Amino acid sequence: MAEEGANDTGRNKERTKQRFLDAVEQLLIMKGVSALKVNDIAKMAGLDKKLIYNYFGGTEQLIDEYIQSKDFWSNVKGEMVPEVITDGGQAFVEEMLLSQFDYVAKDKAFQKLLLWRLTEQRNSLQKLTDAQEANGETLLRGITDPHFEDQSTQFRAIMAIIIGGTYYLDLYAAVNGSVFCGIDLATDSGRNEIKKALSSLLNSTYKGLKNSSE
Amino acid sequence: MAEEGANDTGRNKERTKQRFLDAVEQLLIMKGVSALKVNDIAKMAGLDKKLIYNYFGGTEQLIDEYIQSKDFWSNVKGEMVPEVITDGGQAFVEEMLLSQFDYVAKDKAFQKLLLWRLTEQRNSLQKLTDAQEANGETLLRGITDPHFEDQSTQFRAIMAIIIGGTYYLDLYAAVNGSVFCGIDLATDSGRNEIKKALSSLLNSTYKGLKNSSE
DNA sequence: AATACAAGTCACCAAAAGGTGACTAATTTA
DNA sequence: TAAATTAGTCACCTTTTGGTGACTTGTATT
Repeated sequence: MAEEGANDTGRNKERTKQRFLDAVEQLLIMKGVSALKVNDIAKMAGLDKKLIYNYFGGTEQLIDEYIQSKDFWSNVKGEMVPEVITDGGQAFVEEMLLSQFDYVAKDKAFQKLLLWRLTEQRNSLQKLTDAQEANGETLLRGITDPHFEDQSTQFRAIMAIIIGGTYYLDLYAAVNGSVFCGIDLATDSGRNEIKKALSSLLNSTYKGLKNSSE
Repeated sequence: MAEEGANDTGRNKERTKQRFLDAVEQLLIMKGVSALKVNDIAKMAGLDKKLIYNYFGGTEQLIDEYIQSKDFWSNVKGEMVPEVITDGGQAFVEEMLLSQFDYVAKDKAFQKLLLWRLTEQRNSLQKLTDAQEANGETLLRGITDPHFEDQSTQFRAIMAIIIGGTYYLDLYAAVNGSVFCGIDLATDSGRNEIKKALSSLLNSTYKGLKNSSE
């Protein structure tokens, strides 16, 4: 058996597989989904494409394995959900929205996956979606549903719009001139306006919905 | 010169060009951007691909011409802006948001263009974006900026989130299992929740922002 | 009807892309 | 260290895709 650890010379199946996965990510980030072809992936990895067939079965399976390797929502998974919540989760949700807005802006690979999900029906992507939905469901059911009671569905609808909005703006900013509704999403001041707006929307939602049910 | 009008037999350059443009739309709707290849377009149009080169110069130009042929925002262009506005445009903006939410859900080609814009840098798409932005700017400057005064930027940021949100949800609904934040975007009741949420967000924005500046 | 020209077809080429059999070379195991 | 195994290379084939020259057919003009 070969020595484990930080050997980066010689022959090594696992390291090679990882290089293909890395190459997929690089290509995805740099050129988008349409650039994920066997020849290009192999070239990017600096290896022979035959190995893609040997190790993964083909490009599709390699891509699926790449997608599955990205467990984006595990790090949010109620990791820092506070012990006691007295505000119906408002502070927590706000923190989540704001950090998500910044996170998506930075993670190019995540952006591409978000976009990919809107473009193509693919099992491994659907799994990501389902995991995200299940994760969100836990938070909603545990924290905000009890708070908003009979208005909980309305709160979810509002969250859907706001979360979708942050995704869209981050995706939009990554490609276009990045001015949307006159807000320049490439600048700090523009992004701060969006953050203020996120907080403001959330705040008035917590005020408004609660008022009408009390 | 050949007779003009509803002849759909015989040889006719303009009609043939139109058939290619229609074929592009069909393929775009049915299979997405990645399916727009010369051979496939020609097959879909039932014509020889040579004509694409003859009439348009190539696939890229044909695609550009298709994109330019879709003048999506001309129909919204303040066509039904009311004469007198006493509510800071709230009713008008609400109507716009709700009808846009439904419109995008129905127009598959529009969805693909929205998505395309997020995927690829392309001049003809950028033109669409610029036109949309210019159109929006007119409305914002003419109607809501005067109303919100020093809060007008904050209002724009909120609109960016809400509009982006409706786009995202419509795009999401078109592909995935269509449940987002527990809201099923494929059902009337789910979509109605979103609409209620849109109205509610807009309403509390008009209340909230105005209060803090008065 | 003869001519001229534009519309449309077809066969063909070249490059890119996917895919594999047969080899070589390193590494492990006996 | 010899045998067996596995990692990795290379040449080659097939299919798909983009692109065009040379042709035929229809249409309008005279």
